[in-house]
Amino acid sequence: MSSRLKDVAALAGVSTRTVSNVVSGSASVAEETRARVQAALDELGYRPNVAARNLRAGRTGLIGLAIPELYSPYFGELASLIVHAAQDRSWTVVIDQTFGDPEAEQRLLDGAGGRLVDGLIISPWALGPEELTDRSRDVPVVLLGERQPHGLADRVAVDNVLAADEATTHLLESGRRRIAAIGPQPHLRNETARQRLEGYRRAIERAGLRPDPALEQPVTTLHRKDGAEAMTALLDAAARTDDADARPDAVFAFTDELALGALHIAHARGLSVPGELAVVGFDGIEDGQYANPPLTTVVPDKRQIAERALQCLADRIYSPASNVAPLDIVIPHHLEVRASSGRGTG
Amino acid sequence: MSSRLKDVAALAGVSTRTVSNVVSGSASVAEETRARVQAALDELGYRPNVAARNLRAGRTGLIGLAIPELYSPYFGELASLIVHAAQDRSWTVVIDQTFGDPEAEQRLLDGAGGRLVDGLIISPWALGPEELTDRSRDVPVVLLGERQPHGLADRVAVDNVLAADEATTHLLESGRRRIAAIGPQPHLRNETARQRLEGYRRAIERAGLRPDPALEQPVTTLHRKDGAEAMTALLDAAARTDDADARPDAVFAFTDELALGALHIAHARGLSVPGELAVVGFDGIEDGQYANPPLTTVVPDKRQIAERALQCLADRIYSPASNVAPLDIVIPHHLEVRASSGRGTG
DNA sequence: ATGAAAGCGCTAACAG
DNA sequence: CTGTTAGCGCTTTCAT
Repeated sequence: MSSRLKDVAALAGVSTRTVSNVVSGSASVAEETRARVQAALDELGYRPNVAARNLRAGRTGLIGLAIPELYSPYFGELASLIVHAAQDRSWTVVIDQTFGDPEAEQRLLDGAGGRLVDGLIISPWALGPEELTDRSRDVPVVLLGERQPHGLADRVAVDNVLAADEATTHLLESGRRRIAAIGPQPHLRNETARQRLEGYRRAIERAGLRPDPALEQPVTTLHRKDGAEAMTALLDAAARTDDADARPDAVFAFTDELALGALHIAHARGLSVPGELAVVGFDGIEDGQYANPPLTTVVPDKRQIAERALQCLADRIYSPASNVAPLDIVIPHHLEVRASSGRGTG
Repeated sequence: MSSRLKDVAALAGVSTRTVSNVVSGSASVAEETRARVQAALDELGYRPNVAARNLRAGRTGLIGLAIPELYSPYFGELASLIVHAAQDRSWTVVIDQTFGDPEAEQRLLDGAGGRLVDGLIISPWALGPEELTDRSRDVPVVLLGERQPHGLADRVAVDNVLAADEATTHLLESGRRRIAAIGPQPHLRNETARQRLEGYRRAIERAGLRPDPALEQPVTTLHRKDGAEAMTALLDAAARTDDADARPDAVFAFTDELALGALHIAHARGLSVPGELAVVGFDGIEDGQYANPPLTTVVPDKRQIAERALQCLADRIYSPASNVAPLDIVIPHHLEVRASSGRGTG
């Protein structure tokens, strides 16, 4: 069946040491010997046993990626970039889906899978800064999006407050006055939604308006369905007030999926976009470009998120006792203006 | 730092054998001893070393999932389901993206990563049946979508010919006569596109019409962009003929992403959907539901694809020398009719 | 019920 | 330049 170093050595009439050298190419081997070993290698179709190597090396060459879900476009794109960037570094990625389960998130942080992985990139969802506790970990961790106040892990994220402010300001500048926010998640400790809400309010206030709680529509999860439900709730509530001006003239959704759900309802209700309702999302997923109308969105540089996160891991893994303070890396973003937020006619 | 079985044994004053028994819970241990060992375990925060276990067991508990790309909705959804179903079986999934590179696909099949994984699920893209050759593999492989004529791997797929026939027939029954097909990939050996084309032609012919090569629009990849380009090409070609009847009145796209790209162009050109153009896709991605108008699509039972693929692997992995002939598992599908293919008015 | 020890396959320190 | 061998941490057979 599968051949070991020993088998190859026997066939080539050398020691395992020599075969190992040929395989790894590290030490020098006499040309004639190398050829003989190589022939044996080929004949037996030798493949090194990864488990044995790992045991020996004390490393597995695996890194973990823990995200809430793989099927949503944002995380799919991000995971794709991380897997790709990891390949460049000869790492293999094992994926864990937490589905926003706080216990699953904590378990991963604590155990990190029993040293299955050399490092862990985790995008917390349910856990907030307070809960991201220590527990004796022995693999490096990079947090995506969430800050860890105890200073135990590097962090990579966009400036959510600023980005949300810019998105909202863009809507204000195009003449919108009743801008709804779809996406607050008061039931979670997660920082991200809170920061985007903060940026939204900041922009409103700077424009001399007063944030209207009735326009802040919470959601349970971040799928299209939640965006659709939130939009429905906003429109229904406005209709009940009997006040023609109660209806929002714009929506800032905290994710593109929410925005696409909202867009869907706007269509269903016969609201013209952007005429009667402008829509802005967040994430820059590919979907948005092909929506009708194409979706204005805040685009984080996802490639850089992947790259920087892996760089952090590499630094920690390869520089063992480095006492470098935890990094807080801010990733650039930009507002991609498309048709969904054109100047209103309503 | 990280403690070993030996450390725990020393602390508890027992042998490693006993600690191992406590950890695994396999053999029986005296209550008093167990408590003492457990205390030591907790105190040291012991985590078993996966590499050592793997080496011992001859298994890694990992399975590989090789797909063209993780960021497209279809593969994202599928990967999500597979990762989830694998967790139920205590397997961890490592993901490989082939990006449709034939060499990458072949390399994975050959080496299967040097026994990194206990099994491999691969969704070939560039390789066709002829190229899916043997090479001494020693891990079980499941092929998604593609048949392997040498009978060396199990296969899980929908009946593409039938499904495409149904989709096309649906369009014919709603009165469409010039039905374009977006998605043939003559440059690839891949079976899937070929089978869908076959089903499309079969339906056209059965309706007493003659397949029109001008309506079969090839694509290089399966992204929205390709769908948009293909739709543009079809409309432009029709416009050049100066024949009002040359324009397609329907499109069967071989994937939902292609369909969404086509939909986008229809909007941009001011074509009403489904009035002047009906659109049907394939894959049942979540996007389609929220498109405007919602997309009619062939929905494969992805959950079952994941489940059956893992079942195949489990059978092969746990029943070593089983000489069961390779399975060819056909997954059910259904046509989900939505607004994009309503009865035409044009 | 528990201890001692072999051995999974590999790498590298030591020896020649 | 190459052979011999210890040992990575774990499970499990053999012995008690």
